[in-house]
Amino acid sequence: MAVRIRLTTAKVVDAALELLDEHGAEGLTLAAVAARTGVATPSLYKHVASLGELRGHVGLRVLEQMTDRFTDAILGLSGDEAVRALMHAYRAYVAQYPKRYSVAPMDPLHDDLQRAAGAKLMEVLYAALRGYGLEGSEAVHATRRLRVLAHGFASIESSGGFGLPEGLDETYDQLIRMYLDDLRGKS
Amino acid sequence: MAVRIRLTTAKVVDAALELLDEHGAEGLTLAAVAARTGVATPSLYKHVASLGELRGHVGLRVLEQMTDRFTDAILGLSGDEAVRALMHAYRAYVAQYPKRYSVAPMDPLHDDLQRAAGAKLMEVLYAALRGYGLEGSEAVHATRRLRVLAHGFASIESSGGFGLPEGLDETYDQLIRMYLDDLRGKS
DNA sequence: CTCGGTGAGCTAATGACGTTAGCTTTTGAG
DNA sequence: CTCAAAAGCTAACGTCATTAGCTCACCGAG
Repeated sequence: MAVRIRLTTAKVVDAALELLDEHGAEGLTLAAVAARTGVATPSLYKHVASLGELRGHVGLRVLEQMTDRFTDAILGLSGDEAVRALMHAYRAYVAQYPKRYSVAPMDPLHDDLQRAAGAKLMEVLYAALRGYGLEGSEAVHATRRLRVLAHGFASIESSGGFGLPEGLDETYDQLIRMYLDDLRGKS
Repeated sequence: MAVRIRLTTAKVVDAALELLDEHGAEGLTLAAVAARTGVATPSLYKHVASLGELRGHVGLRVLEQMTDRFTDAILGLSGDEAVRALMHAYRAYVAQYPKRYSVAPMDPLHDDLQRAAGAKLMEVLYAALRGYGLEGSEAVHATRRLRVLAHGFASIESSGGFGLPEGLDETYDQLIRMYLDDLRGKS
């Protein structure tokens, strides 16, 4: 009665993501992951160093998934179209996977495991702005502003912070317009 | 050896806030609060129904503290000056109490305990925009946009999400300028 | 001043969880 | 075919939150 399950770190993370989606961050427990993967709790330590490390792997997966989505979204687009597509993809991701996003590391560059994925995600945001010919710190500021808008709106929306959902599409459109107008105005 | 401490719910919440500031949200445990207040863990249940309820009280305190700060900040100001003061007060609060802000409820209107405080905080944001003569849904959208900017920036900054802290003041100024320009443009 | 009841504290116990130690058994490389 | 490493297991511990039930300090009524 051993070595029949053929567990891997990837499968453990898969189960963790399911649990996260279904029961939220507090439902992501080693006991629950063990139950789902059909294994005793301590056996998980053969594939993952600790609950904290598992959380790190989960965060990494989320970053990668976001990168994939956003890359697809802006493919073949540039300028305002690219920005709009990116912003909508961002909001859509958070709406589809609110629990995952709430667990996505905000500072991936400070974690060895997540640094590369974080840098790649930043690259995608940066790429969406390529058409504007921004240079040096201008590009840095523009990327930061973009992140502020997308993250700010999506995180408030996904935690129900806007009260009634009425007119949220319009609010988001206004934010995007504001951003684009500003970008045009200072080029 | 009883009734010597004269604990109250307020004192329990005080201790919880200290613990939160010092050790983060995960350090906010009933055992730690009990130790700090000089009481056995189960005794806390005389003042608080559960850990969850204690968290609710803590969140409420944070909302109230934010409301006080922001009210002071915009007192006697109007128009662009009021908006600038509010935005800077928001960022300053999060910078001073990052752990508290991370525990502030994003959806206070959905909690009986926090609804009134949440509404009051919204009123302050709304009041900062009074000078612009916005009506109906225009005011709603403008308030939402303001929140998106302040929360988006402050939450990313406080979790170290911007990488190097270089030029963050400039980024924030740009966001404020962008917001004000937009407000002017559509009035 | 006393006496009784309420309420604020206590100890003991339970169950969930993360984690460690030490074992057994399967598996696959040579 | 052998055997060591990999992957599973059980047992045990410490930390939590929470519940049950006890005790004693305090306050108000007489």
